Amino acid sequence: MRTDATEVLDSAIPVLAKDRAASMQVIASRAGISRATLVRLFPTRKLLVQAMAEKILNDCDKILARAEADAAPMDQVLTALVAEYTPFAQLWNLVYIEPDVSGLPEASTRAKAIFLRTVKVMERGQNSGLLRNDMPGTWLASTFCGLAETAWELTLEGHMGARQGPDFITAILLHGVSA
Amino acid sequence: MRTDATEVLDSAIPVLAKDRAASMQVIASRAGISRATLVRLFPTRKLLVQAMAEKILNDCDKILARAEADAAPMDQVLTALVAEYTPFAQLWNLVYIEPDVSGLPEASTRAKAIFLRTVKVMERGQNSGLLRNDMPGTWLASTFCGLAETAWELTLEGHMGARQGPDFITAILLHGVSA
DNA sequence: TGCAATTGAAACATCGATGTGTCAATAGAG
DNA sequence: CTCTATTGACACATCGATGTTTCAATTGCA
Repeated sequence: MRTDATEVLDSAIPVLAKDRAASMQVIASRAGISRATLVRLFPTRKLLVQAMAEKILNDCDKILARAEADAAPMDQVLTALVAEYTPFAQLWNLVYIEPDVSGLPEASTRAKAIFLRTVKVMERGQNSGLLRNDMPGTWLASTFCGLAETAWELTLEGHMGARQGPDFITAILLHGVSA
Repeated sequence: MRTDATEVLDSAIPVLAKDRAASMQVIASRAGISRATLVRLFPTRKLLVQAMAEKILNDCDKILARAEADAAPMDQVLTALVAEYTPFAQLWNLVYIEPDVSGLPEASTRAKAIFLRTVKVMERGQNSGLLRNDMPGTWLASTFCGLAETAWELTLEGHMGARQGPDFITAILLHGVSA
């Protein structure tokens, strides 16, 4: 039963996102393996965290590239972006918090670039008349990322089904909580 | 120059909210005092964190009590609640993350109670017809708390003036990012 | 100025997490 | 079935953070 590094990584992401101080022991237990095996896969805690960051950054890159290339009307672009929001929620919960990541010039730079590209998408929405123009794109992008985090936490806590996340985000993002 | 514990607490909150693993050394430096002095004020790291939690919980208690007693129309109640959002943002950034807090039965219970009371306020808004009724109050309350966090982070990063936070939250909360 | 209180600096022991290594048990391919 | 590779359990040294103590320097009041 050879241990799959990718599976370990996937199970480690929510653990570390929730508690950045989680020990290798805890991470290993959640993954259902021993600390020794975990250390064999990722000899250093820093390597583990960096592998997580790289996976998440790659996911976000792909999703953003798709949104940027999408020539459809902005409301459809936004809906598609929201539908794959999960990596964004994990990105900011992990990359932004973890010194082993934000200390890495490469990861830090990529994270900033991803945020700036998200801002660009929002500004495209502003120019197309879909999104409000009375606040900077930065705020709108942060709102999107924040809502992604909120949906993710609601899902983790069991208040929300995994399938409901995207619709929740779209509804609140576009129309707020008003009746 | 006798050190003021309250000032130390105030400067420690953003530090610990951003990085729960921040050492006593770092916290002391940010407060402009030595580790020895910090330890004299808060003999244990746990005591420091608990003092922070208690301060924030007290702030939230007061604000919620005001909102609950307020007989004004719901839109005014909500605006008043949002105007004092900062403690809420700090609450979830700290209490939710920090084991020394969530491990404390008292703090954990109080945090849950505060969230439930926030849900109640949102449900009052739903019953009054101000807020949408197609999703549970839990989601609306989480949205509010999440937006508070977003505004707080935008402020910390310098993207938003401190005075703009409440208006931003109200605008997005009620109407979303649509034009 | 002189005294009491407070602070900062340093040394020290302790504790938990980490990284390294070893070895027996076991899964899986041949 | 046999052999090889992988895993889990354990022991060990190391490192950083913590909490404690001591002492000199500095502050602020009498």
